[in-house]
Amino acid sequence: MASPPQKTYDIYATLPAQIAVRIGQAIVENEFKPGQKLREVDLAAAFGVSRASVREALRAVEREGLVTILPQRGAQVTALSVEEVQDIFEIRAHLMGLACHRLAGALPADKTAELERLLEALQRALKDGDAYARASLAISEFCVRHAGSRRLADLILSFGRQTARYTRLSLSTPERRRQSSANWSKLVKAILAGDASEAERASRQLVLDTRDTALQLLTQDS
Amino acid sequence: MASPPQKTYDIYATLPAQIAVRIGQAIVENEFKPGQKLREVDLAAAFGVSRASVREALRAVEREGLVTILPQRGAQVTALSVEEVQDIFEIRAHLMGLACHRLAGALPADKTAELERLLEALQRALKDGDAYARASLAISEFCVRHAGSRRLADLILSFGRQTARYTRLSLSTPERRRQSSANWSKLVKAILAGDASEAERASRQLVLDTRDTALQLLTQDS
DNA sequence: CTCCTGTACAATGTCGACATTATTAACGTC
DNA sequence: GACGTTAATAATGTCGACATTGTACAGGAG
Repeated sequence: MASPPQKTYDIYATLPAQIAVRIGQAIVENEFKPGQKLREVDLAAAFGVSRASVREALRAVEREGLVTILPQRGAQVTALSVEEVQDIFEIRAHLMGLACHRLAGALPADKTAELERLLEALQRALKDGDAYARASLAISEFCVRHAGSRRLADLILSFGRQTARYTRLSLSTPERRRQSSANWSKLVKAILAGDASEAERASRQLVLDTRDTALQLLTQDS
Repeated sequence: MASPPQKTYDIYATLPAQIAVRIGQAIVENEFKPGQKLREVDLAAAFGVSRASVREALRAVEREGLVTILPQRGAQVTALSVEEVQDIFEIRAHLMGLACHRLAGALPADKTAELERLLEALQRALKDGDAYARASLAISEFCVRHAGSRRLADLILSFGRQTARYTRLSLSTPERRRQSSANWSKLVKAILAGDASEAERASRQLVLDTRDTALQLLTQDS
């Protein structure tokens, strides 16, 4: 049989889920700016659905931390303080360490080629900031999704989306991309070698380096 | 002035938020059993509100991981597999480690007395399983809430609630309560001494010991 | 001119009803 | 008697309307 024995449930089946994805994308891609108010009536009109669907979608996006909903006051795109950005990066660094610790040595043999391919793609994208950010997200997602915990993966990726704009900022210079790429190289090497401790250390460093650069740029700009 | 300058937003202002708390309590206190279906109409009738409010409440409880909602199929109390229970404990152990690492030495001087008081209360509750579980939750919450990150605290407590029944199970024997109490004693000592590394290690061990016992009881029972 | 107050407006909160989909049970066939 | 099919039922999905609360502006007192 080609179809799996257990029925698959399409997460995107309901209308609010689809709306939530679109709202989330708009925020991550900086189309909706931090602090911007998101009125239910406007969104309902824009997407051609009722307010109830938009309402449920906004709650879903709130769960990802991308919007903040205040009672009687509506939703707005989450505006993080510098301290909160630092906090999120630090939590993500620890969770990423746990994920890569688990991943090291546990990666199925038929998946090692893909990991190496993703690393090569990353190194080929060194000269383009946007392309590098996408490649970095791709290899991150691969590692996290193969660490054996759906829960942990969702958590890490959610934190990643909340600080996506700052990660992009951090990867805007060639030097930083080279540093990031070198970190990834060390991490992949440790994973393939089955060195869990080194994988944990390297993955943490990877995220913390990104945090440091982003914070440096943030504090000197504004 | 007695009133604070900035307005406080009551999280429990809206109806769905109140309903969500009551549903969550019922699940954590094992009033609603794992796997049990939670029908919107039933809950709406039981709480005397409309289905829309119950719906939003269920989404909020889903965010805590206490219920699982499947499209077109409704909500049911989350039933965790043994692997998932292990997973959650392990993630919580790491996050708890991070929180206590931050807490060590950073605890305000006027809060040390309260921490010592909570530890003493824990030790006085050694002979009663339920009382010990409550005291354990109280000191956990204190530590986590003073670690400087609302986000991290919510995350840890959420995972704690998801596995509350297994923690209670693990603390059902006097020997285990003595072991737990000894772990807490070491942790508090490290926190007050400002030894961040030891606080991180001890807090992880605390959670992992609970996990090991719970898993042992789970696998031998069923 | 500034500040307070009250009113009009616009947003979210809550509800009941209809549409659509899953579930169950009855029925007929092999 | 067991299995597949179909119809009845009961659940969730979606919507529009009303109630309630926050917000902004105009007006007047100091």
